[in-house]
Amino acid sequence: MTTIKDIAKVAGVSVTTVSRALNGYFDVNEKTKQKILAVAKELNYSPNTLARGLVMKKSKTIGLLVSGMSKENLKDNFTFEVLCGINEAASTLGYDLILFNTNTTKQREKTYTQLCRERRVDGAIVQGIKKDDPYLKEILDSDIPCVLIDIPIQTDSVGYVTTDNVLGAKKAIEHLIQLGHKNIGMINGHEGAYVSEERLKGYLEKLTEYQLPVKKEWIVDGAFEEETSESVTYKLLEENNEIDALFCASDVMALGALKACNKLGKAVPDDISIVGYDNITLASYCLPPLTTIGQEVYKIGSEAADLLINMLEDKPTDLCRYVDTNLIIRDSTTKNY
Amino acid sequence: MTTIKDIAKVAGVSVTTVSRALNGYFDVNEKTKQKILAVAKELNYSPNTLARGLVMKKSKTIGLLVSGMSKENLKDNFTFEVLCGINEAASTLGYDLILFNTNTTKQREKTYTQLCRERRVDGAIVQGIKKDDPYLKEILDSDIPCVLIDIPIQTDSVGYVTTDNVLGAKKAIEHLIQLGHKNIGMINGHEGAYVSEERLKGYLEKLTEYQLPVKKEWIVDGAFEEETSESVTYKLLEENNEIDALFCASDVMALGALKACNKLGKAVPDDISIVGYDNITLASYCLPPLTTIGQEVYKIGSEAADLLINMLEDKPTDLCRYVDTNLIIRDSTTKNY
DNA sequence: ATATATTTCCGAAACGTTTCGGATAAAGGT
DNA sequence: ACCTTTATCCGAAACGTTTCGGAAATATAT
Repeated sequence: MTTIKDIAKVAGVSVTTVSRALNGYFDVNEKTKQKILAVAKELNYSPNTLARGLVMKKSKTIGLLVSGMSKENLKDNFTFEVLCGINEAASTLGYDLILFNTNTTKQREKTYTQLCRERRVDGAIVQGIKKDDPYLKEILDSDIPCVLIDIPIQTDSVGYVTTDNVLGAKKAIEHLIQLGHKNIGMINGHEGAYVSEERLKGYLEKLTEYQLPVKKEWIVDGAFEEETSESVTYKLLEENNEIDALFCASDVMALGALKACNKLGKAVPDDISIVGYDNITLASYCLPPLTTIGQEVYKIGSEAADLLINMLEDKPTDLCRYVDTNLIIRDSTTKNY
Repeated sequence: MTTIKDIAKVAGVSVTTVSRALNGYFDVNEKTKQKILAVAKELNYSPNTLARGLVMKKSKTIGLLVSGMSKENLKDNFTFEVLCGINEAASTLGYDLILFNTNTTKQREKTYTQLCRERRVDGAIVQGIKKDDPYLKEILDSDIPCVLIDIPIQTDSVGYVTTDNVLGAKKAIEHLIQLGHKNIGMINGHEGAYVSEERLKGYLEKLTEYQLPVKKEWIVDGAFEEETSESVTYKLLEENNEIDALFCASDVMALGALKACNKLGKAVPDDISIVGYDNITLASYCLPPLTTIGQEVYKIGSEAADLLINMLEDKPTDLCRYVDTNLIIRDSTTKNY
């Protein structure tokens, strides 16, 4: 493995000069610079980022803390799509990604700060953790630059990127109301998720705006899981036959709701309209195709990386960013007279 | 940031002793060891892996070269599932993952060896590259330990994990033949993929075994894309009306084939049976649900990580591993009399 | 000619570890 | 009493960079 010293020896200069030449400083003569570059190429030199990181105290590396990488989360590719977005932005900006795992017990032995400091990452992007995750407190307490995904909390060193979930939910409900629905139930995720909190808020505000009935028993949690959603929906509709539309906080749960409707002999959308959230791939393939709120998930990822890197490089930037949502109308909703 | 020196000072010993205590050597007295551990904890010490990597010439890091992380590949979660498997195995074995990107032009400026050497990764796992990718040659030429996914090539320093694609294809064709199909066409992927080569081989061998017609014009490439598959299938079936079953080298392409059949007014499975490959999530949701060949994708990933780490730690292991496939019968295939 | 500025280079320290080779002291053997 | 082993510790070098402060050589101004 050739080093900067080898180059210095061959080129007949000092390591200082080699370093400065390679890094484009201007206090090295053009001719010697060319010579050094040539030698470096000839010796097939690659810089050692470990050594560099050691002295510069920067690693040009971003730590990724993702909790949705277990077998269970494979159905929706939200996690993956965010990852792709991060990856794309980070790599264009010259940063590498290092993947921390948060679900195996093995890794949980280490604290967030340990994870980051051991690898000397410059900053971190955190996705998929719940409100009560101990990591979250640590993130907010530490001064490691960090971007949260879908958790709208901000400190001096942590920002976030998310969508306007209140607005997204409102779009869904507005759509249902325009179709003439009046008795709208909601299948929410779980208490640990900020997005659940906000989508519920949008749901409530929009109903109130139109002075439609708001009933506590029409709102149930489906844990963001298809099976759970199916069973709670079954119970919900059995006990509240007057419900004519359902707003689900995720498409995966909407799929469960769909199954429940089938079992109950309720036709979607003729007997009951359903709108989901996320616009997962499945949404356009299931039967009927789901009306849903789409998010630019890839962009969430790339914005997160961009935001973090701006923070790292002290470029002025707002510490929070929002990406758009849009209503996608398919066949699971229809007019109700 | 507290270092080993700080600990040494506070504990009143040398850095050598601290290092050896922290790493569990036996030439340090139990009492001083406890003391050092206590001080380390109190000072909230985290080891600097950069420094360690520099002197040990090992980073406990695995490089990940993945090509399926662009916007286009989101439909099938094969890539992601492999990633999850790798992540799980690697993290239990104490390795971190660093993500290299191979599709942005930015990263393509660097060669495979540069990528690996700069970050001083101990080894690499490579996924989704084509037979003619220049990286592949480099991987085989270099002596960096590497595991290829779905590319059955082996050298002193590179192994692979894959499924028996010949066998998988045979299972599919056997199923169709047992159902009474005789005129079986194939929608393959593209020439750049080993899996295509092998699935074709399985298809041909099985047909030959039963002395069924093998026609070159019944075999077309769908580029592993839904749209391409739809158009080639359309053309194929229009020109060869006698075809009564289709073997698709991926579920995504099977979905395309499904659409083509719809447009042609051919009912699946009554007019024509279709079997896919991969068992993607969509396969069980589309209409009709797809009969397909399932792979334990998660396991492909975890085996890859396990294999690589065995190689890195000089544990004896076969350089190639196979994971199982199984036929999953759903509603896109039926008897043909 | 001298004084000053500019260009081009370099020595050495620093980053935080690990590890080789040996030192010291205590324990054991004869 | 002396020699040998064992347990415990440490100094210093090494890993491959970057960078501070300054030196030498050359150009420019007076």
